[in-house]
Amino acid sequence: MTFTRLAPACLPVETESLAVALLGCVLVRESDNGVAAGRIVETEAYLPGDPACHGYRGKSRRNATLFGPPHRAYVYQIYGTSFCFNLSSEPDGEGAGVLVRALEPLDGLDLMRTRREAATIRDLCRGPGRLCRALAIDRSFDGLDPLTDPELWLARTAGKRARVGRSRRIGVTKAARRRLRFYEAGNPYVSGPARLSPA
DNA sequence: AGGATGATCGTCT
DNA sequence: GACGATCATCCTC
Repeated sequence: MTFTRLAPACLPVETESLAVALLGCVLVRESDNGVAAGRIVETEAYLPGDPACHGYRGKSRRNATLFGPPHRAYVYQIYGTSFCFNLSSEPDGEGAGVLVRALEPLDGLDLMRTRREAATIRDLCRGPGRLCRALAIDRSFDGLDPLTDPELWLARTAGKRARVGRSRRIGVTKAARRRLRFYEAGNPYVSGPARLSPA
């Protein structure tokens, strides 16, 4: 299976637009063990001035990537056990980003399955921590540029354009009512509610 | 130096 | 649906 890199400067900088634009794009992971790739089917926006955003309380060691240029990988560890993969958004100086919550596995399913132990196909990349494990993404990937990086990069949309559903974000305690989660409606690889709900 | 917190996951009922 | 594991990070003393 071959994938074509996203063209430079084709992604929006504004956070919510980026969260929608990423749906359908392919995340490709190349390593010595082989290739693993999946179609992005679920994202969440974390906006400037948003209490749920890691950038809300200013720049720190962990979140510095959010405050750099847009479209860099922001990877952090949560609950001691899982990593979450994000793309920074907004111009240099603003601390915002988009969380990738689920992939539809496309390539390297055996490799993903090895990394994920007992997971079923459906659960390989269904959830932000699971997809990081399936693609072997950890904190050492923080700050890389997925438009040029050889190990972790973004490819053009696979298949038809997504019908986009929208809902509240999952798992957040602050600003819980804001509807900033976006997903491909009806796709069984989405990690939460996947019905088409009014935007 | 110590305590609270958390954008999760797997397991259990 | 509920619960506990587990630890980097940040905040306060």
